[in-house]
Amino acid sequence: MNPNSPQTVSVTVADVARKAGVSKATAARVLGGYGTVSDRVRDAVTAAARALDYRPNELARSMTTGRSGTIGVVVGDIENPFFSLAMRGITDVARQAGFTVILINSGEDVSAEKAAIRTLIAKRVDGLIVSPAKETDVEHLREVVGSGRPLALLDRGINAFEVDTVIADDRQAAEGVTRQLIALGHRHIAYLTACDTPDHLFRTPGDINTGSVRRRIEGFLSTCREAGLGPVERWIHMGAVIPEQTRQIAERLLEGKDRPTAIIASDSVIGLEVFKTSRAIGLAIPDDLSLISFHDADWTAVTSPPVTVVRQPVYQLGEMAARLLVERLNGFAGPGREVVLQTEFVERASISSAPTLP
Amino acid sequence: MNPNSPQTVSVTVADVARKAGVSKATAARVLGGYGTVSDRVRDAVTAAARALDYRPNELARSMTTGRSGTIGVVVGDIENPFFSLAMRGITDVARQAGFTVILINSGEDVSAEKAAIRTLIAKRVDGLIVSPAKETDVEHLREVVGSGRPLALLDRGINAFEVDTVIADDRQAAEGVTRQLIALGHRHIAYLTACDTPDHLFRTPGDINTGSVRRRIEGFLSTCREAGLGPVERWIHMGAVIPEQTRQIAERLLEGKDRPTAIIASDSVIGLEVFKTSRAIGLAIPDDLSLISFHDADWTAVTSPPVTVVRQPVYQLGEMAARLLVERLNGFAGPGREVVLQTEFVERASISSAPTLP
DNA sequence: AAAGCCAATGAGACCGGTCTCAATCTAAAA
DNA sequence: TTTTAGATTGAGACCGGTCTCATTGGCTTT
Repeated sequence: MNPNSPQTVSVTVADVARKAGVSKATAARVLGGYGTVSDRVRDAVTAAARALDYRPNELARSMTTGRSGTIGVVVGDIENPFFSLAMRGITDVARQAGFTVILINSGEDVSAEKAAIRTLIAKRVDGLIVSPAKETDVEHLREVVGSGRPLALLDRGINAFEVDTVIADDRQAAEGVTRQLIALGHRHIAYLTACDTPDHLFRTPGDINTGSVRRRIEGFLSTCREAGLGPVERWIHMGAVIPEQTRQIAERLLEGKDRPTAIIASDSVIGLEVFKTSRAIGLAIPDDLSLISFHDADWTAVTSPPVTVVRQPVYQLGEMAARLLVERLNGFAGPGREVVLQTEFVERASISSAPTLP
Repeated sequence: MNPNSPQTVSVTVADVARKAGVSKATAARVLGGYGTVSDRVRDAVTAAARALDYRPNELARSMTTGRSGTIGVVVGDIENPFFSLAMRGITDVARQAGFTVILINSGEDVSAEKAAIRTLIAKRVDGLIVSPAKETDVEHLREVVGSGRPLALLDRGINAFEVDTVIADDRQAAEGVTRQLIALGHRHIAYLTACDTPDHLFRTPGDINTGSVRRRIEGFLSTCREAGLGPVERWIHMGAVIPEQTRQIAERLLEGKDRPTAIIASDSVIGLEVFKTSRAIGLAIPDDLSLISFHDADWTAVTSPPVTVVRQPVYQLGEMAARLLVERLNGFAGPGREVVLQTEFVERASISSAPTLP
């Protein structure tokens, strides 16, 4: 169409073969790096390819080999530092293993996740890494496995069927921080999460569809109960999806009559907003309020006071998920594996013994 | 091979056609949504497809149509909040326009960038968004354009040839903050950047290969010179690629004899490290040292004092780059466009009038 | 020198879609 | 009722690679 757009039609093996004076099959052998060819012919074909500026068409190659050299990744939100760091781990491993990565955000929405997976399968990715929005709604994931493609789950497990999974020891971590707070005399601890139920009320951990969060809440609940603490279900606050919602929840919580003396934030985005809100309200951390956040985000180290956090091996989470997937892609066919990476309690200065409330 | 792995071979249009009792061409028409078919046949084919759980092969489709429905994105480092946020902008627009995104990190290394682009072209992406590591070494980018594929540049422009570019008004922003500092009485201002030269010494803006940074430095230099300020070339410090290097540079700078009274950090990762270092050394911000950082990262608002920053419209940068690209993909064929988005000076509390040094 | 073996090469099918073109069928127009 | 335009369908080429299989030729073996 456009005469001044150069090389609109791409040069193919057939073109190279013609120029080199060999058959298409032979040229393909040289260009594709398979089979056996004589040095003389190899040189001729290579020269012809260079002269014509031949670029292989990976699509056509995938067509016959059945491998696309691509893995699909579905995460909640690449903007979230948790996922962007995990993504870095994934891409590093993938690149080294010779795979490229297609990224799709699900926005933690199951129907978007389904669409994403459908798209990725249509593009014939060789395998998938997914951070499922809900662990109860996983038929589409089962289909992935059913289609013969390996799947690895990132940060969130499911029980419905066996699949490679990489998670952190969330339950244990939550137990640890809760125990710590209780030891400091806290008797009312709030837990804030982005997860939600239709009526925004927490009843049982079964309501929580995000595996990692559910495990944390289980740890939190059991430790509180062990210590004989209050109406612990009501201390769990859901729906902190965006900062604005978090702020509202935190305000309601901290300005209310029976305010908690400690808050556990389920991720760093929530933790940041709680920090801002408590400062805006005029509550001093840690004197008036103790704060612990999951995820050692960069900001947690530079606030005054710096924030005590549960450091998750986020990069390694992504790295390991990719590693497990690549192993499958290379033929490993054993049963589903679950890798649990250790978290680290990073003690800084945002928690102290509970204040005696009026 | 594995008898209990279901549906190892995928069902094709031919299979569906056979089951529906029509020709392959007709089934393809229904499944592909083109041409005309009778309602009766459409229903039959649709039913057959459902019964067989037909999944289209996007690869095969791309083969003939020549469009892969994919755009390639090459950024320095997805872990960097700047890029992850821009990436979010890109993916949002891409998804809405019906494209998926392949992501490759260049690590700001030109040879990695070249390999990335080669890979993406081999995968027959429909277009590319690149944040070039060096604006002087761009032959591979010219080839992209030469291959007939649209290209959009993110945050960094090049002069070598015309291409759609989205940048922020870095030069103007740098002039503004520099002027601000000078007005406050600062007579020695340091500028820290990750960009580097072989001998780590700055001579002229021409040494800086990263467009956005070069423009900032140009603004910084010209404003300083206008005010008749000192050996301004020596105030530019390069090679702050990783936090450790930044720390060393900052230490050397702040512990030296003739230390600057103000620092401009070229990105938030550098700004964070300068903040940490000055605190470690015992310099009070802003009394002993004024600090301004580019990029309104989340941590800048919660430190004590909060950090004055140049807010870049990062999400919009990505959004716009994707938008320009999609326009080309939809047939727009005008000359290369350069979009300059406005930055915003966010005044917080990390700058004050220059201290009188001993 | 005849037989045997392996490296090197070519011909052509194939992957799973799209698309052109011709054939057939239907219903409106003359 | 015959003509004709338009809708519907099928046959088969094609996209750009890979891969199987058969053929050729050179070299070793006896």
